[in-house]
Amino acid sequence: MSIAHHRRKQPELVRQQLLEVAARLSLEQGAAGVTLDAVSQAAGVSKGGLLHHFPNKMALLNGLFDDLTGKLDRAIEEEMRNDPISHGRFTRAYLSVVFALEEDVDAQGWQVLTVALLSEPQLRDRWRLWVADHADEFVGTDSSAGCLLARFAADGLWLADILKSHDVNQPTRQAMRAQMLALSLQ
Amino acid sequence: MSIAHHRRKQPELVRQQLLEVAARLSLEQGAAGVTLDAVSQAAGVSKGGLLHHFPNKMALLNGLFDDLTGKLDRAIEEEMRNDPISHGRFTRAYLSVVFALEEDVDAQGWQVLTVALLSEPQLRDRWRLWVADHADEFVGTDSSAGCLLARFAADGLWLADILKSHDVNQPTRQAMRAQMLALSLQ
DNA sequence: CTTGACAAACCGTCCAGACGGTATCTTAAT
DNA sequence: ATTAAGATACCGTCTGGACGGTTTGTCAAG
Repeated sequence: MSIAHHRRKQPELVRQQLLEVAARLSLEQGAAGVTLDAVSQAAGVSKGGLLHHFPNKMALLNGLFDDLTGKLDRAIEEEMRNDPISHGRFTRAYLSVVFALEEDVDAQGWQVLTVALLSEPQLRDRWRLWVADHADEFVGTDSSAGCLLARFAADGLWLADILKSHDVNQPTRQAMRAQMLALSLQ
Repeated sequence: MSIAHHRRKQPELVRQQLLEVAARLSLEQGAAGVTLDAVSQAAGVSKGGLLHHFPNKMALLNGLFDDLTGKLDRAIEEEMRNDPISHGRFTRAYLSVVFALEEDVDAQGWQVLTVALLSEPQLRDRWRLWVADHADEFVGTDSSAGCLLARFAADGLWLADILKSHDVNQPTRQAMRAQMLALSLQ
């Protein structure tokens, strides 16, 4: 007899909501804040409802991972399509995506993923697989020291954004970006 | 009337032991493995004893954080003493320490622990403070885009080592290090 | 009327921390 | 040099709550 029982059923929307809330919670309260109770309640769903969509907690985290890497892949692919130079193409796309994350409000999910990656061993493995797959795919064009360095710098910047540890002003940020671009070409 | 009651008191040693054990546990079992029960038991101390030294769990984690940043500060200071060039001196010391971490097998636990700590929001704030303090201290010499970029790249490399996501061979690693050094000078 | 999409109550486990006690150490007056 | 009087350093037990997960029930759509 509850409200939820009477509202129109929209499982896909609820699923998305759950993922979104899980991401937000882990950002605000750390990985420990992602409990089944908290996520379900914040998403306006019962715990049983959550467990209907994700049979256990790991499935929820995996869902988050899939969601986010999917978006990442699509964004990178999109960027690569507009790059005429083959050497370092993947690296430049990676850079673009990372820099775009700063402005994107949706980027909070990404930050969360990273933190979750660091703490959850299973997701660490999945991330390793993701990196290995892409390294293999672009071994001919993006495995120079310069490309690697550029991507590492992007990761560092990303980390700094997550931790809000550095306060980089815009001109400096653009200067760094130019340098990273140059690195991707050598 | 237990044996432990009769053994010689050595508070400082017990404190160190607790920190050491907490670090080891987080390495072996992840952040979730650091429970008061586990730490106290592995350190041969009762839970009450642990809570005498650290009044709550956060205090224990803070103790770990202090321990680690203390070591980090000393290592950086040491490196800076041997660098005659003022511009980018802090950055180069930072690079040296990060690269040293990778080669030092003992320090591996250090990395995982750091990650565990960073997943805790409160400690994230403390880390931010640490970074801000050092940025302030070396604002004259280490705030160029090149220095920042070099440090970000070091962070990225460090992250990759933790996640074991990239498999970088030694020549490439050295090539990157040389580039990062050059960045610290511009 | 079957099945998918939830709700709600409940269970076993684990964990942080409180609590009351005991043994050792320190200090300072004798 | 003793020793009484705290202060400090622990010990061992208990509890309340949180958390992951299960089970059972309910509604609604096809």
